[in-house]
Amino acid sequence: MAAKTDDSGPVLPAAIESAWGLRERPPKGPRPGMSVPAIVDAAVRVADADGLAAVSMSRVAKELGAATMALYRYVGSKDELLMLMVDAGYGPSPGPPAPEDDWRAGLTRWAWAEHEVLRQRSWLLHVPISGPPITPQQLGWMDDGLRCLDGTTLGEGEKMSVLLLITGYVRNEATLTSQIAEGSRAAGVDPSEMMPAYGRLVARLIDPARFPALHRVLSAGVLYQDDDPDDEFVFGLDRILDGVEVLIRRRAG
Amino acid sequence: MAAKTDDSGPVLPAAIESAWGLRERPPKGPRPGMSVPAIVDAAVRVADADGLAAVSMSRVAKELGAATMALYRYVGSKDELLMLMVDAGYGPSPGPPAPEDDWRAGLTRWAWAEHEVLRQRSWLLHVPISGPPITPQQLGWMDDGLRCLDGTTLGEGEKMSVLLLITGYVRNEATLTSQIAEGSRAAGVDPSEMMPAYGRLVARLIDPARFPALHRVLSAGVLYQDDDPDDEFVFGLDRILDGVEVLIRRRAG
DNA sequence: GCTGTTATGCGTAGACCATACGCAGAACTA
DNA sequence: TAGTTCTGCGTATGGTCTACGCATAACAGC
Repeated sequence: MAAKTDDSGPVLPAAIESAWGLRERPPKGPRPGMSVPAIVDAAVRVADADGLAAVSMSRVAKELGAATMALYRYVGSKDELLMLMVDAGYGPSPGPPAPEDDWRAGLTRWAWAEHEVLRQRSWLLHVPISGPPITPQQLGWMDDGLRCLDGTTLGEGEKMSVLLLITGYVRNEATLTSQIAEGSRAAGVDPSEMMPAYGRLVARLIDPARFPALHRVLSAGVLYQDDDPDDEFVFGLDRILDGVEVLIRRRAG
Repeated sequence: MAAKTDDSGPVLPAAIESAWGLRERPPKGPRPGMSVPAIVDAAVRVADADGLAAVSMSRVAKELGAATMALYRYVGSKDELLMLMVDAGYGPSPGPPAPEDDWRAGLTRWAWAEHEVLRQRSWLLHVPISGPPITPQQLGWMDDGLRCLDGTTLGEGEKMSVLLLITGYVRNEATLTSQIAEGSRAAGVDPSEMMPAYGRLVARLIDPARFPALHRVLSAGVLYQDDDPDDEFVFGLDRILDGVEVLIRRRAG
């Protein structure tokens, strides 16, 4: 029992309170001309159109026809806005697993759902996330993912670890894919030519004696072909789920 | 046969050339007062001491007793400097696997080596990586990792995919760990109190009916305990390696 | 209806940031 | 010695976030 750890706990950042709808409007003063959701929507619109780098306070304000500093009445800082953007950008969670899905089908569907979101909004990957998820939609995703593992023999801690493993994988894969896409756009190269060009570059730089295994990979033509990114995604996901399956079987006895 | 695709290929960014030691000094003009390695070292020193956010061109220049704009004679942009910082920050690769190590022991050692680097230089995780690895040390790490899979039945493409899977996992795990550490430092909370505080916060926010699986995890006390991050790391790594093992066995017949 | 309180919108300004450009001078070649 | 070329770097531009403070709008209580 600590001295003053009231049930209300430490003060929440304003952004979290408004994300959960815990902010009641004070009865006095002029009526607000904007709202947090409107600001977040505008910011998401900017990010969708021109990328995360285009999201500045002044740009978002311009989008709303407001002055830059007016935004700071609604969000405490740009970081708070980014956090709310992530929440909105992910959108609603994909929902609980279908009854006919076993854990593996459920998690596969869940992973694909996140994959799809990140493919369409690759700016989500550029937001410097600053802590564990705390916003409503993010926790909704988490809950839906955990439910996929409900029927298994895993402990609660293990379920959480498995979910972390999978969402980490999805994010990582999406990051690599979007980097190739962005890199090709920046270099003005056709996306399908990006990996082959990378392979040729590496081949030109490395000394086969110093990088034997890498040289072998290059000789096999691995980097030259422009393989379907979805195949790569499926490969890694299947490896991870195989590993989870080993654990589940072991726990089951 | 494309028209003008000379073997020299497209022009390399200056930073890549200097990273590979391909830049010969022109015979004329004053002798340079600095060098690319000296600049990169200074930048790494700043990042080690005060984090990546403290790395500005003027700060690095101050560290060297030079003027800000002098740096631009050596690196083409800040992004180039960041790329060289990553290369230097990772340091030399851990070396090829020991002869007595099988693929699993080798990859485990390799993953721990990267884990250790990222633990000590968490700013590496904050550098917005803008493409596949192309610098010498990074390719060295890649080569050493690939060598661990030399004796296996996997195809060259599969080896690369497995390595990507593992390095992605290590980076992701390190990101989560360092976020907790940075978050606790920012909030002025003891790091060991961070996860419990997070658990209490989530418990306060969620409605058990809307987040049943999450509620169950919380009830089990999963988030309240401050478990050893290394245990979490080992758990995920073992799942992935189990999955890889399934594939290797299947390929072996 | 009047008055006091309080919240809002937002203008100004400060402290940073990366970097384009151009000039003075150093170090080499011929 | 003259010419060339490269270095160091001062200046300036245009961008960023945000602290601060003022005028004003809207309500509560009398």
